[in-house]
Amino acid sequence: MIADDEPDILEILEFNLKAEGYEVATAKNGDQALDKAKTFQPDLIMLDIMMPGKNGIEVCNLLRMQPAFKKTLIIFLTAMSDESTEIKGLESGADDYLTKPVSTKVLSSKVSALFRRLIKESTGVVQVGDLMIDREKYNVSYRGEDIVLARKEFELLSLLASKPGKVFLRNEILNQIWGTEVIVGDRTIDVHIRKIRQKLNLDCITTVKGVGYKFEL
Amino acid sequence: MIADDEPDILEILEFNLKAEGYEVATAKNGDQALDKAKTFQPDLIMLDIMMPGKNGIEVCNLLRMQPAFKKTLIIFLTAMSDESTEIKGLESGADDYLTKPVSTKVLSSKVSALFRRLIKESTGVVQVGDLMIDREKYNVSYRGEDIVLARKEFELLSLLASKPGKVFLRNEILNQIWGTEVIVGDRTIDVHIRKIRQKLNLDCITTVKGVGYKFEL
DNA sequence: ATTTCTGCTTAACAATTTGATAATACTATA
DNA sequence: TATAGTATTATCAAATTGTTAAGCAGAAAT
Repeated sequence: MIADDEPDILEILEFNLKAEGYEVATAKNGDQALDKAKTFQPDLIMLDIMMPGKNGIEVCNLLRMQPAFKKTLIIFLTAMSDESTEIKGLESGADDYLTKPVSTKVLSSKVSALFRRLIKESTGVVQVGDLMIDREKYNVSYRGEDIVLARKEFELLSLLASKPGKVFLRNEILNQIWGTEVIVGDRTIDVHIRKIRQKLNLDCITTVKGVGYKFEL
Repeated sequence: MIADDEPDILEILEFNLKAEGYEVATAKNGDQALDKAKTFQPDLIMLDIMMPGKNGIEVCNLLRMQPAFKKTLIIFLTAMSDESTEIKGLESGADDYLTKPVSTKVLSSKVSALFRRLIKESTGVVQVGDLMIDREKYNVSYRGEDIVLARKEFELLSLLASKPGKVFLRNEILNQIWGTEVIVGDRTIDVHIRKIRQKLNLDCITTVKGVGYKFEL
């Protein structure tokens, strides 16, 4: 979710993030941001610091008070000039900050880095039904039986299973697993998905045509 | 011991760790950290990477040069954003890293995990199934029969066996056994692994391609 | 001092696994 | 039925690891 009072910036950021495969909500000011955050439940919130009404820092503080947003990633958008507010921002519980004007590259690299981190940190062991994914042991087992996956396959499954039910766009998958620099063809994902399906021999990865893939038992 | 230039963070970490029953010392910057480490002789040191004066990585390197701190646990504290320093941190001989803001849960789980490891390593005997590894006597036996391993082989096996099932990355192995200063070729680990496999004549070390090795009986 | 032995590292090559792609077949939907 | 999007398969290059033998340095023995 992006909150900024300048429509232009809102639009640019939204456009770029959507192009990368993220689902984006926007807010025009602090109060709207607080509202929308509750219904939209974003994974990451970008807050402009200078906004009419509640400013970004205030919004951040209010969000962090609520348990639901304790772990939500928060990035501040600051005007180039003042470093002091930037520091205040970080102290008030933000995870990072971006200075405007934001370059497309910086934007996507920061965002994807944050998401990668989020996923990496999320519990070493993921369990969905009878399926266990252990990041530390680097193995997958179904009903106690081990399934050997190659690295990319493991990472892909592990990504999808990290949020069961969520549809991961192809772009999102590319960013998370291949990073923003490596470029691979369109069919590569399909092939890996296929191998996972084959090895798991379970109907747990659903294709959402024109959108992406989701994991569900 | 915690070293961070931001008083708030220092306070939060100190509070939480004390609440868990740890004895805590603090330092405001790199130099103070070096000083206090000598007198306080901490079991674990948490170093902020971004500090005025000597940064965390420098402090870590200086500490690791001294024999007294070869085995001290070191954790880096990094700002969420930059992944590159995190990697540098792990390569420069840290045992783990934490990203700020640090959640209480993550903090205590990481710290206790590291201490567990420390304890395991200090208590001489590791036993996995019929395999016994005695660090003090420096010998390995399988079903009562002694197996003679060279020092590096022993250290390697003993590292892998310290966490059965966990995959140790090649870098992790290099850091733990060779340290950060020595640089050895790529095949060195393989050769030692091979010798261990040969001598043990047991199928207990699994290769996880592109990742590392793990020990499992 | 010289030789012998041992352990560690490396180089060179073999073997294996992996990931990416192209080509082709399939399938849902307008 | 076109068409866009996805599945499948085979294939190849690249990455990664396994294996062997040889060199070297230091310790131990002569």
